[in-house]
Amino acid sequence: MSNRKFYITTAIPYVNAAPHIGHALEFVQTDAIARYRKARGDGVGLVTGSDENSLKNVHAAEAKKITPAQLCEQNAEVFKKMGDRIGLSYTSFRRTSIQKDHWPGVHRLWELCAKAGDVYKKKYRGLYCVGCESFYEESELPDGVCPEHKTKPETVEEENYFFRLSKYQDRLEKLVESGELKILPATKKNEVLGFIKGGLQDFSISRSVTRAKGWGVPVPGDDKQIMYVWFDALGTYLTGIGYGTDEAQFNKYWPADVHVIGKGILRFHAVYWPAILLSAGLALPKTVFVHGYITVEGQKMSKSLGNIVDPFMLIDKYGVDPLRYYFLSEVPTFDDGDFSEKLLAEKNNSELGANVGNLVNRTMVFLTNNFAGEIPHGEPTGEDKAFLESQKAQYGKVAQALDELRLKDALDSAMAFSSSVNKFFQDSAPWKSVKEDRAKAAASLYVLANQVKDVAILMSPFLPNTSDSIFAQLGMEKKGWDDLGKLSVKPGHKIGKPQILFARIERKETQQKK
RNA sequence: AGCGGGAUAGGGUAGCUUGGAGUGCCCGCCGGGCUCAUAACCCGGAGACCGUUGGUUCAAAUCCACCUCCCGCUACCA
Repeated sequence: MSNRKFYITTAIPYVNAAPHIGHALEFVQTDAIARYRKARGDGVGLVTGSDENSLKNVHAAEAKKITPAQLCEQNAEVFKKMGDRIGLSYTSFRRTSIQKDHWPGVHRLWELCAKAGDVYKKKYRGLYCVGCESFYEESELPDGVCPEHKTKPETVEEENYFFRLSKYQDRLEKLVESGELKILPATKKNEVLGFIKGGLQDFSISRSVTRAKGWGVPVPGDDKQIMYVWFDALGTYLTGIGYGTDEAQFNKYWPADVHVIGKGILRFHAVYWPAILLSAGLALPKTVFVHGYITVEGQKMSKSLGNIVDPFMLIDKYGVDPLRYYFLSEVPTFDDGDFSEKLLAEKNNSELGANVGNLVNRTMVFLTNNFAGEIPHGEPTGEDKAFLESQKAQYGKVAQALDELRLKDALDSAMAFSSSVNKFFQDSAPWKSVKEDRAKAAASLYVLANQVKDVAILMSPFLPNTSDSIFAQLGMEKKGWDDLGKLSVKPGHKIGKPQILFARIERKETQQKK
């Protein structure tokens, strides 16, 4: 039906710490967009992966007495598992330390930039802490000593490759200003513009092999230098769809329609990355979607506070869809949000259970008990038709919000749709009419079953498991977006067995503290 | 310090461009109704000096100025 492609990416997390709910949030947001496009019939590519070429991994591996490759293998696996469990429908999981998949593409990218005359060698001079094995700015050093080791960094000089970012200042400014490279939300666009207007300086894109401890992607034609991790990490967006390994696939998907990122890495995506692509002569991504961070009970997640929330634990405890629902409906799409288990439970019970779960259940059970589990032959009344008509406005609302990536608004509209169906159930009162006017009850249930089917479609981007379960309960194949509003659940169709979609979460007394 | 964003009922948001009764949404809370359904659904209600102060105006959440408080960015650090 559609020949359109849609290519979306998550940022690729560092693998040197366990995934937390911030990563889970990003996966869920990305996935909701991807599933929506799929439901609309687009050919969707979703690339995620892991950023493995950092020095920290070398250190962590040393501490564990294993090789960096082994460490990355283990840690990447955890992120991949998180993606799988939370329902991230990725088409490629790109690990940056896997040579055959990733390196040919980034090598080509580098070479194209070099050919454009944008890569040059320059002496870099800075304050280097041997303990940290990294450079510091003067402003980062209280009393002139390394904050961690309390030693005075030495001045070290090293020759590195630099990227001529300054050359692209004007073009970048225009691209961002005009919205040709769209940055959402607008506040982030302003930040980027402010940064660009402040003047762009060239930045280093390589490290000495010694300093990188030999770990990372080597610079083509210079085995003394390793690529700066960001240069190769950003390259994931290209190599994930076959750049350097599968040209046909690459040409089908590139450019990216959306890069989903956290606010901490905005500059890399909205300034460095487009500049690199311009240099290499590649098309630019269309949109950079910037989400916020998650606080826990009002506090920043941090190791020292010990309040890092593990997404695996939440999934085990509450299930995938309630957690996805929390991320999409409670956390502002483009802003920071707070997480609390109490609120998760509340939303599960009062929104998911009471609205969607209850609607599906009461419809299914009613059909089972009164119509032997078969969609009845009923001719919709004038009121039924008016209701169906009035519901149509919601399809557009959900779609438009999703087209603009306003996920929370879209989900709210989908919930409002479900809510209206509940209201219709109440107003039609089939439990009365089934005794007095069976034809009327039949019509109501025929309408209700079809509306429940539409709920399943509308929820599919957000709550895929719920959506699947509703289709299973209806005893039918999954339907895409273009089935919305159609009475495709036909009279005579036999439905499946009713099932509880969202178990109530009872809060335990153990929460009490004195 | 500079630049940018924000302050709307117990929580979270929309409204602000193009002033017109505090208007809306998602929850929470209280009351009533109903009963097909996951003790749910429906209806109703309480709750806001729209951050402070001042100005423009017949009229300001909305425009202007000052102030207070929060947050982000200010380069090679998710």
